[in-house]
Amino acid sequence: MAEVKSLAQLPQIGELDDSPRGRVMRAAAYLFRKNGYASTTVRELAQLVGIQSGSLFHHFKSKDDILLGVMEEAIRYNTLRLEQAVQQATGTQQQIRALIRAELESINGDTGVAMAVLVFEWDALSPERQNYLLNMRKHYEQIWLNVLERAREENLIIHPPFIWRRLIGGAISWTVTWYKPEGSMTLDQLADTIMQMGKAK
Amino acid sequence: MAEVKSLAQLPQIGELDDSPRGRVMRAAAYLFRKNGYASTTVRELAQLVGIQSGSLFHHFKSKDDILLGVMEEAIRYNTLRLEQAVQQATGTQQQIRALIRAELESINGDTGVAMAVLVFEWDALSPERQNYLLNMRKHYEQIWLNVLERAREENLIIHPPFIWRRLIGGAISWTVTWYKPEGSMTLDQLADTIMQMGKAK
Amino acid sequence: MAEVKSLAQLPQIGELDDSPRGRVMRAAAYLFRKNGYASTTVRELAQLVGIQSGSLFHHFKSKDDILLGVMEEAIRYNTLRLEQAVQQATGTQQQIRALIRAELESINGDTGVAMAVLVFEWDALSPERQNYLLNMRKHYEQIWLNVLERAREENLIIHPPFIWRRLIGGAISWTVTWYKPEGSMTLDQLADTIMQMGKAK
Amino acid sequence: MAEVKSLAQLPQIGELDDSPRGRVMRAAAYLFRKNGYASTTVRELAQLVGIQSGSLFHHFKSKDDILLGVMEEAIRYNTLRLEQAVQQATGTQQQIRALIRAELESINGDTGVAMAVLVFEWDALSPERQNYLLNMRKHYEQIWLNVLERAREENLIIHPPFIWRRLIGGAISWTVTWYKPEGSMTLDQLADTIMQMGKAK
DNA sequence: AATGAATGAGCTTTCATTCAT
DNA sequence: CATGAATGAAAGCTCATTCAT
Repeated sequence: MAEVKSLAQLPQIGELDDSPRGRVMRAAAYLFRKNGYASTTVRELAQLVGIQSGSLFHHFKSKDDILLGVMEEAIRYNTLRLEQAVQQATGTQQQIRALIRAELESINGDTGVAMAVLVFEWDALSPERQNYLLNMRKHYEQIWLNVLERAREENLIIHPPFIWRRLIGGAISWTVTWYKPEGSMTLDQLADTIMQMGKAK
Repeated sequence: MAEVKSLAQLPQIGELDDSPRGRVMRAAAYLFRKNGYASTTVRELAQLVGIQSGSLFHHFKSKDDILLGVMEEAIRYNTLRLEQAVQQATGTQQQIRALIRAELESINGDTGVAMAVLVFEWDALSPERQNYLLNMRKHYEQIWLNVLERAREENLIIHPPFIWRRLIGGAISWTVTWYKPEGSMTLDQLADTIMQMGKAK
Repeated sequence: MAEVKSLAQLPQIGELDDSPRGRVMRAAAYLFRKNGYASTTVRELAQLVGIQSGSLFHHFKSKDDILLGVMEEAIRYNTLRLEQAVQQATGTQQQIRALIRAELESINGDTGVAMAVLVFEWDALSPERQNYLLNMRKHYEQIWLNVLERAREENLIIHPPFIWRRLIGGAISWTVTWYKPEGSMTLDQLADTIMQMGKAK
Repeated sequence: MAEVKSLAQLPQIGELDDSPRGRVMRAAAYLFRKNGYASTTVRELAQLVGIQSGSLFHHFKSKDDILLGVMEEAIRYNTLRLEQAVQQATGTQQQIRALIRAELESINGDTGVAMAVLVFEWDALSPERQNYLLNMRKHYEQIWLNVLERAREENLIIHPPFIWRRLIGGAISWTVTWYKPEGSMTLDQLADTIMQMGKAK
């Protein structure tokens, strides 16, 4: 990960606008991912945004709130993406393929940093906030499970949807640790490979 | 994860002995996993070990060194475990099964906390130390790849070993986020399920 | 002291009008008394007045100026009250009684909060401003001393006026810490008691 | 009040020893009195003590705790002083005189700064801590009231002890604002004057 | 006049590390 | 080896004040 010195080099996260809040979240996602939440200082963050550290607290009540904001946005936007994926695909098999592809995009595309923060900094949240996000994630997971239940009935998969989802989800999530978009494999090829692993034999 | 108040309640990590160093690493693995490396204070750690914070520095030069120690031990011990798994299994298929089972044990058994620290606190390490550990991990990964190359030749798997390993590895690693030993699924059943996903169809 | 949430619940201070300046001073007296000058934030103050914090600075150049304003008004108004007390009473004895009664009113009546601020937040003022107010207070004290000099000549009191004034003044000022208007003692009875203590025996 | 630059120039408070805690409290009493609790910074305090600001927190858990410590000590030591005053005087009249003299000493002598802090920074305490100290003060006031009850029975005073104590207490406390030991009046003379004001006529 | 975002200095507190005992 | 007081840099956060709108 190359050193980033200005906000302009950072990708948008989902559809975060260019408001101060949006800029802060963009920079925060990057830094929380690179150095960890606890090791990122508000001064560092402010500098990347291009404001004074005190000004951060006009937009967020606390550093904690910034973390929550990033995670919330990651879930919110990617839930939307998942819903669209299901809607635009026809047939259960195609829908599973679309979900895998969409989640790969979430993790390795523009929202990747934010998703990584969601996973790696989960324990930095207070239990109350974990609960709050857990409820948001339930909705996200339900989209998967709805499709997988159908796939199970159609014998497209042979394992219980819950287990299937956990294992395939793990394989997808883990790509964050090794997949390089500039490598020889496209996300589509990767999606196909994962798809095949998940299929009933 | 229930609150732990005394060292005695913490499992051994691999074969760490009961020396001061061993006790510190055991407590550190637990705390680094529960609260994160940056958020764990040396006072907290010392208290769990049952010594004064100043005394920690007789056994480790710095807090960083403790983290490195935990990670090193996790890799060292689990590399051993992996080697034994291969040796004790006969036939490529059985060896793959043994590797999966062994890695599930690493992640969800006694060394689980240390492995989680290895994954989740990776970025807390300096680049030099990351490199140092990366070399140790290479050896670990080579054990996998040796078996998988053979499996590829025997048409037991259809994907390139490298990709296969990444995806299956992800599914295995991810179990740390959801698998509960006290649930209805055993590690052996889980290993079988993963095995099946990885097989050529 | 019950929590006050709106300006309307606050008593007028002396004859402060309902101008923005007047409203700010009224709210400031209340907050400076309740939480101390240093611990009162301009935001808090602005909120109680019902404006934005930035707008305060259209009426007062600084937070310091607000404190000065409150204190000035407390002295100004109560000096007036003292003068009227002397004028309306006939005979030295009656005048002393009237002064005691008037000062009790200052401290426990509508201007009580402002007077308390004058006493308790004195050290929050810069030396220059302390000096400025000291000059105003001199005039106030002179009203007392003029009457007491006469009382001394008429043998109504036996101690030097300066000492007498300090001790009786202390007894009166101190009532701020314990006197409750809703209790069983009226300010008139209290004035009589103090009067008797001050009299020659 | 002349600028104080070194701890050595500050009087002992009661019998506070020369431990770090004692030194911190001595310096704190001085600064809290001179600039107010809220306006005194821990850096300032540490500098006067001659240690680093971080070191303060080895001896007190928070700035609040230092304030509480100072106040507690003021009450504790002066309660002792009051008890001794009563014990060493014979006859109700002499005991009252001794109490007045002792309290003047509390306020204008070595513990004067701490007593002033107790009065002027009372509102800086949390309600719980106010309550805690209020209980300590009750004991202190009871010493006064016990003697005054007897004085009332012996017709040495004509007002209810409670009111008498409040007024005389006010006169005594107020001396903090004007009495100068280097002036022409001794504390003994002052005690006599107050005594005479309190007597039945 | 009023707003409210932005400032930037300064606040209390934390904490890894040192070192005399 | 162990202690624990002391360090001092740095953390998150506050807040009086300014100023473009």
